[in-house]
Amino acid sequence: MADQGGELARARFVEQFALVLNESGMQRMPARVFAYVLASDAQTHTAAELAEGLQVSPAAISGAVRLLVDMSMLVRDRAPGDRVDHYRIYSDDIWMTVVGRQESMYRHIDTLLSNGLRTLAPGPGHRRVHETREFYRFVESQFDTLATRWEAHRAALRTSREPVRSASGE
Amino acid sequence: MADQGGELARARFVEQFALVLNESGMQRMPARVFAYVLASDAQTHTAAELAEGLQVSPAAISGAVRLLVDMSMLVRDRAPGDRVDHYRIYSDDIWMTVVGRQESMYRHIDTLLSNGLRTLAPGPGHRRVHETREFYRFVESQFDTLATRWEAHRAALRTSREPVRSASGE
DNA sequence: AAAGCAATTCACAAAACTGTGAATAGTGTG
DNA sequence: CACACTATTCACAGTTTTGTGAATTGCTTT
Repeated sequence: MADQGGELARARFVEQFALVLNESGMQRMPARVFAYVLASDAQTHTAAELAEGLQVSPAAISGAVRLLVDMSMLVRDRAPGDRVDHYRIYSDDIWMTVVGRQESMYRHIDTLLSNGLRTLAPGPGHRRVHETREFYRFVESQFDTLATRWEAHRAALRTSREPVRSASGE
Repeated sequence: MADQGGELARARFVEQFALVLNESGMQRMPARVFAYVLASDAQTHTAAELAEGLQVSPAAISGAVRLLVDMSMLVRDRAPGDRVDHYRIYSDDIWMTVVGRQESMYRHIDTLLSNGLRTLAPGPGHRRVHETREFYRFVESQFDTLATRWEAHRAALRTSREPVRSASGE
């Protein structure tokens, strides 16, 4: 039972990283699917491949990919004349996409806190919630900065890491 | 019985915000307890008060506060000659404390990704995981900046807010 | 040292979550 | 137009989580 190319190690890594994502609020199965797609060498995966690779039923994949597509982490596409869907990482810079996604969540939290503040009588509690809102707003305001700096950082990494690449399709 | 001073509204807010914290990875009961302490006017709370306020058993409070104390979000203290523990928000700048807490998590993720990279054969998967690690590292490196800026922002808010209302009571 | 409380622990029941298998719907092909 | 095959939905079962009630522990006071 030779582990050709360390696929076993890869599987282990996928589970570990999925756990991290899980603890950050992502549901278990979507986390596993995403980690799998991220760490795999293939550029696209069919549902059947994912089910096989993760040893779960197609039903589980169906739900997971729907969520991931909804949250813009994966894209589903199907070449004309093909019968199966293919999934791949949504963006070349997926993590920035993820950060971008947080914004709607922050908006939600902001309104929740704002509504709370309106109903809370003045006092220490009100003061703490107010400061909480300020903090969330501040963090959100830093996302732009983060994006800019990451872009630069990333570009720097790319040029220093590179020149291994030929012309045609990736 | 009238809802004196909107305590009902406060309770509702507590539940909503607890849900937010919950979705960010905090367990349900600790999230409720923390939200309650945050939004309450009292500076300290006994376990009995928390149990009463949240309508749960003392046993549930015991577990929740232990976790919150462990994660440095609440402090437990007991005045000499007092028989009960009193809990209060750990820091005046609690959210920065929370951010600080993330660092150990990031260290863990970093080693996990690094170990993964060592076992992964070169290829697209390796490349993506590598970039993932770079991203996590980058975000972590931004925490310092965040802390500094927040400090300034907060100070500014304080001074601009202070002269508005100063007197007693309200 | 015994009583009185608060805090904690533990076994257990209720509730929530997760993934499966089977049925259903949808789509392209011969 | 019917077939072949993929994707999705749904009821259900296994598992995990969560909070309770009943002890148990530990401290303080008398």
